[in-house]
Amino acid sequence: MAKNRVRLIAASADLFHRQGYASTSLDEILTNTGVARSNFYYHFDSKLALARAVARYRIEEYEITLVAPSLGNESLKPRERIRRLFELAAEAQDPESGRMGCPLGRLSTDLAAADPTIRKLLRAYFAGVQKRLRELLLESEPGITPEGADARAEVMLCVLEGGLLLGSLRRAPDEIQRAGHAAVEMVLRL
Amino acid sequence: MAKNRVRLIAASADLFHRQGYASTSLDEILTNTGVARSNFYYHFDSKLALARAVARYRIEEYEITLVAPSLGNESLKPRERIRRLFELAAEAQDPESGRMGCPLGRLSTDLAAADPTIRKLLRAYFAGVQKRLRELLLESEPGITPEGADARAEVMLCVLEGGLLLGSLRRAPDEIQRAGHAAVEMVLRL
DNA sequence: GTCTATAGATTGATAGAC
DNA sequence: GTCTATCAATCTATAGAC
Repeated sequence: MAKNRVRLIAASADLFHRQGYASTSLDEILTNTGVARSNFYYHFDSKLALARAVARYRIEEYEITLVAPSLGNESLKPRERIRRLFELAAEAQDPESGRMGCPLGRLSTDLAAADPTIRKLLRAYFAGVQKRLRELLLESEPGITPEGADARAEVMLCVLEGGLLLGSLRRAPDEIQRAGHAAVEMVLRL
Repeated sequence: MAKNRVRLIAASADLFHRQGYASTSLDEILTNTGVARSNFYYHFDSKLALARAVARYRIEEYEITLVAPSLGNESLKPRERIRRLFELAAEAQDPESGRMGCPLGRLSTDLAAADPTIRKLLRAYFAGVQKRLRELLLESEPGITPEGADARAEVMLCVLEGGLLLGSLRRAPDEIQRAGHAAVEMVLRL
């Protein structure tokens, strides 16, 4: 059954988000999924190989649940799409369950230095989001230069990731949403 | 000798920055400092107690080496001080040695959820930097409202932290510096 | 593809002498 | 304040049967 493989990835993605890669043991993953130790090693060469699969899974998931419904939402105007991205990201914050900050941001700090594969995967993903932001800006702001749009897209991405990082220090979701809202409006005015 | 205590903190601060808290073992810290195992436990109750000391140490260090020479530099004009903060932060990035991203940002993702003391320490520090940024904005931009200055200061901090996080995915320091420079100019224009 | 059992190393922390 | 010696638990990974 390759269903175990999917279960392992999904459970690990959540545990890595809440506790980090290094402080999540194989034991914990195994108990959470009900998968036997040796079956894990049938599906993955190592814990690091699992992390690579988790990174790919998260990127795909984020594409579907976050980027597509916001930046890719053709029923919204360009600026509204960007606003929606920040809203969705802020709404996902949940101090109660420990799911704070950006899962991909956490994977970055946890594993980018240790594994080149993961680093490139994440770098490419963020570059992709930046590109989509740039295109929306080119579309919505008449007279903007491609360089200007790219620089603004980069700043937007930094505000998003930095906001989620600093937001995880506060345990108030509504405050994070309010701050996120203020931040987009500010950056949209750039 | 309380000199061992300082050595332990300094070495751990560096190791935590490069590898993270969880993947740095006591053994590694002990070997790096030449301090005996039991002497460590004379100075600190636990590994987590060491981390709290590291957080305080980093905050103090950042105040002296980063914030004071930039935001606190009275020989510079307000806007120049803010530029200097971003410059200093970007210059400190060093992929060669593995010292990438913001050490305090890393402590946040590593330990904010696990330890309330550290979370409050870091939250207060970032709030302090935001306050200094706000005051500089109030000083340099005539007619700005206190609320507007605060919101802009918050965005600046997000750009700084987010930029360092995303910058650690690229292994090119000069590219990070260039991006940092572009980002401040952009945010100063807000 | 899945299981039980276990190896072999490493972990954070303690005991007790000096 | 500092040392050596060591504990008990936990870690990742493997062996070998089904």
